[in-house]
Amino acid sequence: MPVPKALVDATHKRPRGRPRKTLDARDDGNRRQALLAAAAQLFRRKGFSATTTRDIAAAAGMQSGSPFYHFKSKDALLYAVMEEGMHTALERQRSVALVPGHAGKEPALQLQELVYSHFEVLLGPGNDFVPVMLYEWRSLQPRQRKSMATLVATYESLWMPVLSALHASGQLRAPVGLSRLLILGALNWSVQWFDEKKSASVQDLTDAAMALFLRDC
Amino acid sequence: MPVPKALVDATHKRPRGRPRKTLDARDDGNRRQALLAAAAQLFRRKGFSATTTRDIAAAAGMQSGSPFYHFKSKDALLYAVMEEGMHTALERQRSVALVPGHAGKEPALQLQELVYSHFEVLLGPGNDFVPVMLYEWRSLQPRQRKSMATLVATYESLWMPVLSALHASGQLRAPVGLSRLLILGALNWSVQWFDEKKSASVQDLTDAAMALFLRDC
DNA sequence: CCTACCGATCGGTAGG
DNA sequence: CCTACCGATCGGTAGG
Repeated sequence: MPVPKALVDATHKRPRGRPRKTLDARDDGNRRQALLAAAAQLFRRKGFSATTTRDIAAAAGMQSGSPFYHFKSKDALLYAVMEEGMHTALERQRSVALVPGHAGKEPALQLQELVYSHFEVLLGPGNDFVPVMLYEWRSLQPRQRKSMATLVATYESLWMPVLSALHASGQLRAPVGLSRLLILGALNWSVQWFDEKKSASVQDLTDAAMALFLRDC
Repeated sequence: MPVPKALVDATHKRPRGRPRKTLDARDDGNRRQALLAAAAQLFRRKGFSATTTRDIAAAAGMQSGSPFYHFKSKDALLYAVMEEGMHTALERQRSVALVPGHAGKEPALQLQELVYSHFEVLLGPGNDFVPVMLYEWRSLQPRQRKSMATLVATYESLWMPVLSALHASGQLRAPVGLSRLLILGALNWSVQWFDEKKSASVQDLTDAAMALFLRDC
């Protein structure tokens, strides 16, 4: 698969100013973030293994060896992308699930908020980090995989009490554990087919999901 | 990621007999099928790009150049794996959906049969072909992708009349188009977490999915 | 289907 | 963060 030339801006010039003498560039985080964003986009489009560190460097306007100044290895870059994705997801989730009034709302409304923010994190513009996390597990080393699994378990744990309440009230008929797996699967798969240019919005998706999963809401 | 040594059976000896003089080995299809099975398993476990043609050759008991006697390229091997997966899926689907009495059954029962056979094709033992198809789209060339899309569209088209009937009867509340995408997503994601050694069976999954998606059945 | 091999590319590093 | 480079590996091929 050819690499789109547009990713490499040949006319780009790095800032000409000499680095401040007191500190080298390590502390500004600017270039590191550029590498992360480039890596997320490329890992998502081509997969981890098919993406070269040279692709990433070029997309961030660097030379081929420079990513290794910021990251110890290609693996470490992948892990950093996923970690950033999970931190975004956890923050967004907390912003809806841990606000004071939330636990008092109807369970169906709580689920709707979880579903909506999940779609947003998955499908929002520039959110390549979470899709990479979902679809590149294989490429992680065992230690990294365990570490990511912890973050994911934290994220998923907030769904359980909501689903249990819905099951108790009869609005959710399927077993709670399998429901969680099937529901999250339905949502996660949307990264394969969602097209922001087409008709359905994140709100449309949320409404459809709620109508599909719950008896009434 | 290290390649498990167990895949390469160092003590394996190819049959010593000289090839029949009238035809070379091209016609028996035996070695070709061994390559396909090995490729499916490795593509699934490590991904297309991280799998080398040498991995595949070794897993099939061949030397490194030999896969190219059977397949023009690594790409062609991937496509052949996916094609076999889709043919399996289409056959299985036809065996439940196109039998004489099927169209007369209740729509909920028709859906249940579709869901069950979908899970079977996805999760059955040795069925690495379909998961590779689902998760390696990126690695196909545009022409191959279009060709696969046709097969997938054929497969999915059988779901639409069933979902429409369920929508009309009120058993499925969400819009039919989005329902199809969300339902198939929920099923397809199961390849990420299903473990045949653990409790839930394909029948359990089918029951849970039906309870999750339909109002009553 | 094997042997022997090629050209290209890749992750990573030393030294500045 | 760049330059220059290395060792290893990879998809694929010629000739049998």
